[in-house]
Amino acid sequence: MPELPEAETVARDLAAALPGRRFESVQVNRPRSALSDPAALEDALQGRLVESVNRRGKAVVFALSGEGRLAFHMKMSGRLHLPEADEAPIKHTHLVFGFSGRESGGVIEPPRGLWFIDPRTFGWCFAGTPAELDALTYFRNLGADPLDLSPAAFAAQYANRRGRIKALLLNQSIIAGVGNIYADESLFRARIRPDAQAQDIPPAKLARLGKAVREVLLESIACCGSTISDYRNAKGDVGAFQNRFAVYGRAGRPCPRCGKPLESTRIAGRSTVFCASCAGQPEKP
DNA sequence: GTGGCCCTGTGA
DNA sequence: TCACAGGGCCAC
Repeated sequence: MPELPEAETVARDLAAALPGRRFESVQVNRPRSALSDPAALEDALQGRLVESVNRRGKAVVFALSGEGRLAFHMKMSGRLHLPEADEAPIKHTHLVFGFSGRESGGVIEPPRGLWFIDPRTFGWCFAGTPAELDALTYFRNLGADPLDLSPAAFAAQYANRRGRIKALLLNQSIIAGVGNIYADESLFRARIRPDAQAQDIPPAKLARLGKAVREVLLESIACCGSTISDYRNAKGDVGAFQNRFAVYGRAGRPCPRCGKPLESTRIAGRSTVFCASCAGQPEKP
């Protein structure tokens, strides 16, 4: 489900609700949703204070007192949900965390829970030290954050690389956070065919792509992400950026720029929608 | 680099 | 019944 904007939205929700609270309990309904076994998970969390919650790539990472880390990857259908006190159970809730109350602005807030919900079960949770976290395959291979890169620095990451530009955008070891939706939307804005070979794209055009990626991600964050079906923020609300899609999920419908029908193809195993007319032909046929 | 594969749910 | 879905890993 989430790409960078959705993970960022959830991390911000959690960062408003959880710092200053202590872990009190962990209930593991589906052991395979955690990379560590239940006892180790509880050991790594018990009594620790939540210091901050941030995003790394598409993952949500908690910093805990005593140099602890807790990380989640939602993959296709995962959710992190802050339930109301009397909220009815939600199907596919694999992990249930309990946090202490906290004092905030002179007010005592009651304890809160956090649910990890994941119908397709591809997502994961991990607790451990910073070094153990960085050693995970996902974090070990994580590239730069696109929001931190200037268009020129972005272009430098892709210049002279072999392969189709969309497949490279999806490669998290180059730039971390762009997925199938935002790859297509960014390429459309930059007027680049998703099947163009990266090495054939002039630096100025790659820089335009860097600018487009940044704009699309920031606009989506401002909309609290995109909801196709599963995605919700931590409070359970849908995002709004799906209403602004120019190409994703719109194959065969008119291009919002030129009116010609949008085409679809498959790249890196993912459905890909683009406007052949606006993007022009590949730099080299 | 590309293609299965890990799963459940949904819609054609 | 089948194809497909915001991802990423590992074997060809």
